[in-house]
Amino acid sequence: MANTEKVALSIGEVSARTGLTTPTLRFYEQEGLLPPVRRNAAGRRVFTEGDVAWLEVCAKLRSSGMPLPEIRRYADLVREGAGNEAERFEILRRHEERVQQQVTDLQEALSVIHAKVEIYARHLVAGTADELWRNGPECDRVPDWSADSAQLGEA
Amino acid sequence: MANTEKVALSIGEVSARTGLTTPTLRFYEQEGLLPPVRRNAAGRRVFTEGDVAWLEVCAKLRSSGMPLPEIRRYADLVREGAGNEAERFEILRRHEERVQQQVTDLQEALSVIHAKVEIYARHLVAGTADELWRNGPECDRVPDWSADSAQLGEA
DNA sequence: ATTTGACTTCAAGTCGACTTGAACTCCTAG
DNA sequence: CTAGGAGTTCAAGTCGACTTGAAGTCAAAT
Repeated sequence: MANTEKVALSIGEVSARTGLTTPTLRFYEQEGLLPPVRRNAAGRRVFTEGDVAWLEVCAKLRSSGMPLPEIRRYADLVREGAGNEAERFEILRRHEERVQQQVTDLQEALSVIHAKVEIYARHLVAGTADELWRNGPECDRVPDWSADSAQLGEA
Repeated sequence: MANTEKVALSIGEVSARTGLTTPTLRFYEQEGLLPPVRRNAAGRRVFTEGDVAWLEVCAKLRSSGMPLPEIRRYADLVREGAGNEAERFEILRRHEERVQQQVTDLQEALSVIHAKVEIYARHLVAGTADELWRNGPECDRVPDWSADSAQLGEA
């Protein structure tokens, strides 16, 4: 109803606004993330503000790792209209959980990495004359085998 | 020197302990993340505790998205020994930054997703009789074209 | 003595999400 | 009137990181 739906956008403009490339936009349409997009007389795609808004949602879902088939399913449900909210909720909730887990895992990795960064940073300001550094940081040594002759039980 | 380096582990045991599959372990060796692993008389790989520790570092770097070539470079530097700490630092610091950015992005996506989850949750407890729900959540509507005839400037 | 299970190598296949290429159509500007 | 730029389709290619398959070796258990 609002004038906003009357604004006609070319694929290039949508690309500029969403950050998705034009091939990606066509690909998303083909994959059913978007319903078949309107065409003008010349057969070119005509997008609306509503499309852009929806594409931004899709982009967020994708960038947080939701697989295309799952986004397609969600899009289908939304398009179907009222009555399937439980499944939509389920999809989003599951994804939220996964992303939360992902954040947690990354933060754990981050703390390991940060610890190493700190160690190197301290070493570098201390300079090469650092006495506690003879063989590099305790934390981090690619094993090499010069002084080891253990065998695996000959099995 | 410690006894810990004398413990001999089979590829299966290392797999169990690191969570990396045996093909992945061979692949990592081949890719130079690990120096060529010792073999016993039968030609089988013999890993040490030190290998496991290093593999755990690699696994953290990988799971946080560091590409194999970069991990290989880092491994090479560590193996090379003292004198290249500045580059090691650089690699880790850059990666830390990327991961930090990734976390930030995920958290932003998370807030969008969580908002939607909340909307659906509220709708579902309110039940179908919800009056403000005629056409689904404002936030989230796959545009369909039934009532729109805007054209792209015939270009 | 043979079967089992864990290991070996090497090559080839898989996966998802795009990206790229080739060939074509339009419209506008010079 | 032709050159450019943006669009179109369809098919094929790319990427990284593994995974899988085929074929073989070896040592212990039945």
